[in-house]
Amino acid sequence: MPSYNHLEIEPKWQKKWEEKKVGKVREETKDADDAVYYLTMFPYPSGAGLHVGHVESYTAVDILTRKARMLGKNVLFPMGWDAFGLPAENYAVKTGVHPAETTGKAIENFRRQMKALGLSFDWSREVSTCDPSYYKWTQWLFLLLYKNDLAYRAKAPVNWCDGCQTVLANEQVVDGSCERCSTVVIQKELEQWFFRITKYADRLLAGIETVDWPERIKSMQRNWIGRKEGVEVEFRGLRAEMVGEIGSERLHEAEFSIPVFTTRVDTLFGVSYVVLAPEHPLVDVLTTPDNYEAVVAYRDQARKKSELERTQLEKDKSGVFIGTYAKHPLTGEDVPIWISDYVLMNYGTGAVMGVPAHDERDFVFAGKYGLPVRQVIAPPSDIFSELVEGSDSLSGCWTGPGILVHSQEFNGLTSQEAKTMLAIELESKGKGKRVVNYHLRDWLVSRQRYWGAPIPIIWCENCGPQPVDPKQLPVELPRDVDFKPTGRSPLVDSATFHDVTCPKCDGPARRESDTMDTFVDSSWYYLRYTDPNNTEVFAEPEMVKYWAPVDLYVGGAEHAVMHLLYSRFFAYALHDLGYLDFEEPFLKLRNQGLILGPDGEKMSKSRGNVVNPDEVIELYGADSIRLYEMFMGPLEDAKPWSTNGIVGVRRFLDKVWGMRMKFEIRNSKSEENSKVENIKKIVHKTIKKVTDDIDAFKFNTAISQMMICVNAMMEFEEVPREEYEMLIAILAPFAPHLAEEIWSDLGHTTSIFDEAWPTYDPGLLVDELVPIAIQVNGKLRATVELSPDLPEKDVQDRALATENVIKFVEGKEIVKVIFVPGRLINIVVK
RNA sequence: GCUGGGAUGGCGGAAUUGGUAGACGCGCAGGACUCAAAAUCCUGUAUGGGCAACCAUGUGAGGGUUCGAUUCCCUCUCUCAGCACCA
Repeated sequence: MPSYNHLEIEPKWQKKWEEKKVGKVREETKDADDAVYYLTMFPYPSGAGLHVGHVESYTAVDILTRKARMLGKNVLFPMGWDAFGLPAENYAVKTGVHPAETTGKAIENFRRQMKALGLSFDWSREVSTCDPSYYKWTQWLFLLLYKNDLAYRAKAPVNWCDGCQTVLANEQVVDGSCERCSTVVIQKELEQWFFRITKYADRLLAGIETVDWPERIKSMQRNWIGRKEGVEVEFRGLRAEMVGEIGSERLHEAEFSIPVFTTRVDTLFGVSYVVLAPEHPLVDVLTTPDNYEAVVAYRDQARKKSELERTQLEKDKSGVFIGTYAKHPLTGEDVPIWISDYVLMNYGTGAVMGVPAHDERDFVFAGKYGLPVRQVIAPPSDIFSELVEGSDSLSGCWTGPGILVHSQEFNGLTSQEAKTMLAIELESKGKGKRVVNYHLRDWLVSRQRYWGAPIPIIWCENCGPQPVDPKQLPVELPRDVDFKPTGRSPLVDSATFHDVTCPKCDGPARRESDTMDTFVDSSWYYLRYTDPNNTEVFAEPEMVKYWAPVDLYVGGAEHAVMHLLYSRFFAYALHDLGYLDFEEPFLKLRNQGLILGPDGEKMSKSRGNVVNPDEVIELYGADSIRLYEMFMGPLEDAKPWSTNGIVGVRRFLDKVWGMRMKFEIRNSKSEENSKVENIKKIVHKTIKKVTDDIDAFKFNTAISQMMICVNAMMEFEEVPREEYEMLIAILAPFAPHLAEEIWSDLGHTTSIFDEAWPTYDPGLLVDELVPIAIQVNGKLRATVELSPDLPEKDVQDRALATENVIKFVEGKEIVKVIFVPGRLINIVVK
């Protein structure tokens, strides 16, 4: 079997495609129905080059794109670079090489690799987030949000990574550690820039139901937004306050109120204490002199603990009584106030009510400090009554719903009913209100780093923060900076950048030296692709309208709650501000699964199991790696790389190539020739299956069908040219180089991608004879070839005349016969 | 703990609305070609039994519904991913 020379033909066609600009869209199209926007997540151009995982998603979308083009669609399939980010900057700190240089080289390498894979991107629309012509609009968008009160500056407890020397968004903290460098994240109280994403929490939640996304991602977003309905209950009390001049102090009773958030207001009568987070501002006010020392000591100790330490000590609860009591809002009973680090300042109100009988943590806490355990919910079944018998028993707590007991007039209600009744009661007495809480926090976007888009704000000593005049954008990153690690951004030390005058009063001012989170850059890049070279607006509205929203978006699942949520927020905000006529930016989303190393483990340098696409292309060719990655299994599954596997698809490509040489291909004049008829049938079946499977993202079975088709064609000595060409056409999106080469070898002077996608003849899909399964009592006993529309009676007769069936039916009574036309007949006997 | 996925030969994986389990590829075994090897081609390949026709068993485990279950229902085990002292 002759083998084609991929080293020769692949670069040849890549060059021709580049000259012809095959990826370029037809701008002139007026009919928006023809416009399709397919997008893959743009990569961070790392020094390591393209990963085989990139190859998988890019190839999948390239196949869809090339097929859509053959169907006459005007497809936008762009590529660009998420080029700002920490690795390049860290490298600069280590070596002094400027991030722009490192990034530029990496981009060149990525582009080379993508071209070597035969990916048909529209290179005329390439964007790079670190390019001033791009980040000018990132800054413009920041100012737009700022003007509309969606970007704000605030002091808040934030996540700080000592390794990266910057704050991080909540979404970038993974298991208490930095997403990038795994340093344990600590909490700091800092003033930072935020985007008001929480304003959109409910709409972002509702919008999830309208998009065609994997359930996994949708549920991750729902969880991340974490909407919870509950009641904010007020625990009020009086505290002693010293007033008057020194020497003549007298006690004065001042009222205080502690709002606590609970989703279990039905357990309100079981409250035996209230706990504040150690950082809670009321702690200063409410701690009595006797307890002051213990409280301060506890607080200091809590502050030193990292988030990780606080969560690791899960079972061990600790706390300190602060000396003051609050009144229970309904019973008026005195409730002691404690502090404990199991209560988090940044969720809810930073205070909780302690109900030991019906909450695991409260139960442990109460057990440790001898606080009363009052049962107020009876489990719905008697089975559990033992568990909580005797409210002073420490044997366990019941956290499920049940019937209220020891709850005054609310006794006998179900938890569900009680939640409503108690909320109404509290609201009418002005001691509580129904509220909705979210896990989602506002998006912290400022970073104390160099290699990012500068935040376009100027700090004036007199006027405070002033937005940069949009006409002055972009605020360019200075290039002449020193990367020696000083613990602060090099931007602070760049006088030309840092020292400016106030746009309002012309007084001395300094430029904001923080840069934006790189997720801001990537939250709107899909819009820029629609009009990438515009210098007047981020994209011409007509262009956005023509292409956006994105019809299909493919990328890794690791962005589920970062990029994908931020982008949605941007789209909603831009929609409300009148810039977009849609809210959801990505109508259909698909994830590619991880490609694991040959050892079944995640690819990593340290493990030494990384597969380099360049080497595979060199050895087997771009068409082979494309086809292999599509053949490995379902796109969204994690699957291990197998070098043997790629040999198999290369053999298949060689067969296709060989068919063109080995067989004398002629026009099929002899229609009556049954061999030709057989080939036609298999080819038309293949066209149908490949067409359907591509649309369903089932690339693996599409390829399998083409293999079946080729294996069948190999049985014949002659292959009709027409069917062979059809096969090449449907193979073309998968193996574009080989398809072009064969196409041209067949004498065509045009590209195969100028051909229309083949259509199949439905008449050729039906066979005169199909195998019919004959079952006796549901067990397969024989298979016969019969016409698919043979009536039941004839099939039954034929079945009962079959030797192996007779054996099982003989001497028994036929109770029933089940007949599935064209498939099987099942004879039920007794 | 909560949420969402998975579990099929030696391996990656196929199987319309429940309808012939294991397509396709890899690997392996035997054969052809070759001085030989590689490449290529042919044959076989779920497990157990049988020379074979064929029989029995078989889709994580156990139940159920059905003429028939990888597919639907219940219980459970393991596993992957995300979230989590979230009140």
